[in-house]
Amino acid sequence: MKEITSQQQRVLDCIQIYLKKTGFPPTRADICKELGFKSPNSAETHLRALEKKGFISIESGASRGISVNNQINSFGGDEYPVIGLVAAGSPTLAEENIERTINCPKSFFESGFDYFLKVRGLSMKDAGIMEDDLIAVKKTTDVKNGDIVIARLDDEVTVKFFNRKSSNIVELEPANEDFENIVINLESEQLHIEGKSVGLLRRN
Amino acid sequence: MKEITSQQQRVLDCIQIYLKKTGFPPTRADICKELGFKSPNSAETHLRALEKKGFISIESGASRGISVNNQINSFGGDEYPVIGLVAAGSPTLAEENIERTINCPKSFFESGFDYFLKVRGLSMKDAGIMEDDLIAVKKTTDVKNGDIVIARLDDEVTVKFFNRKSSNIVELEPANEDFENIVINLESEQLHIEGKSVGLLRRN
DNA sequence: TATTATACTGTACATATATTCAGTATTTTT
DNA sequence: AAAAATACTGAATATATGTACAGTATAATA
Repeated sequence: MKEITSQQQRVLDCIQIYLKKTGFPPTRADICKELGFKSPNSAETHLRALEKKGFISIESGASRGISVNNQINSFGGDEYPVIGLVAAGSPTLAEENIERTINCPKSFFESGFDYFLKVRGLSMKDAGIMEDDLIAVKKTTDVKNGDIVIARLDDEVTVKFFNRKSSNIVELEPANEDFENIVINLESEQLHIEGKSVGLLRRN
Repeated sequence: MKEITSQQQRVLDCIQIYLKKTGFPPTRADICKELGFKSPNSAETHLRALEKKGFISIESGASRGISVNNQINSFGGDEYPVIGLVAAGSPTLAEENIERTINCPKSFFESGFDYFLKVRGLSMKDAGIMEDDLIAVKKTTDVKNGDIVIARLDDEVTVKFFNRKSSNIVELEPANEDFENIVINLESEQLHIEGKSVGLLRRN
């Protein structure tokens, strides 16, 4: 995005004010009227310059076919990574694991979160977590019984209910009759809690 | 604000989708192309009806001079209303039905949406829709078999799978063994499709 | 120094577009 | 039963609008 001149900024402002006021973009003549130009070509050349610099898009031939290119970051939200639930390896934020990002307000899920995890399989279906759902994951090891946790056993990552039976025994419980509880003895096996689910996003 | 017909709703949806996609309103010809009309006057009469009912404003003589009169502007703003699934009455955007609003990017759910519906009951639990989940609802009557629809029967609003069995028979199917299909004979009963689910939001 | 970008006025024109008029048909309201 | 609203097709037209062409002038760039 190149540098904008003061006159081009005036034209850009004019377009946005007109849009807000009327709900549709101005014509060349409208811009002239607003800014005191006496020829429609004055507006035309400014529009071409703004298009060339990437501030607006113009649909050729369409009347009022101006759109302002400001959607990126106009929301004030953040880009959150979507990570596939790979069978092997932890769901790190390494670039190769990021499928895409989603623009989303920071406070969208109450306690804040760090990334989206794309669900594979139906082991949590009775908890309303279906294949391809995106779980909002908050990175933490502070989990309570009944929390839905993202856990790593060796190199296998899984989403389950967390249930501490005793100081050494933890059970990871699926929400699906077809799957069985995973019982872990912390003395002999290593359990790594990646985080817990603080919400869910599904897009049809 | 008088009641909108299904065709008028299609035209209104078309305008909003076009606006979102291009940044400026459609011409009469654009609407015809989108909805399959063969005469620009088809669009014109629908626009006049929508204007008369207060859904849009039209600036006379101006090309693409259409603006949508949404207090709760589902495509311009970022605040989306959350509506409780009240047993009686349709989930309108009337102020008394709005529990709260959620700040959310416009394009968060692919095809755009109009409001969030808070789910009561577990009739769709096998589709991963649990109590208190928020369904992203897109107002439309254009639904296909297998779509999750928000339907109104008399004064009862329900969320179910849509399945048209024949020209007169529609089945609303729950996703839970404990619930039974609702079979509607359109000749004797009235079915109103409020919209369809385009996504889901859950906050723990 | 030549060239390009910026910043205009003014005229002209093809076409994009709104809008009216003439029909047809069905449904809803009065 | 009549009137009004809905839901279209199809043709015609005045005008709204984008856009090209011809100039003028200044500032920035190569």
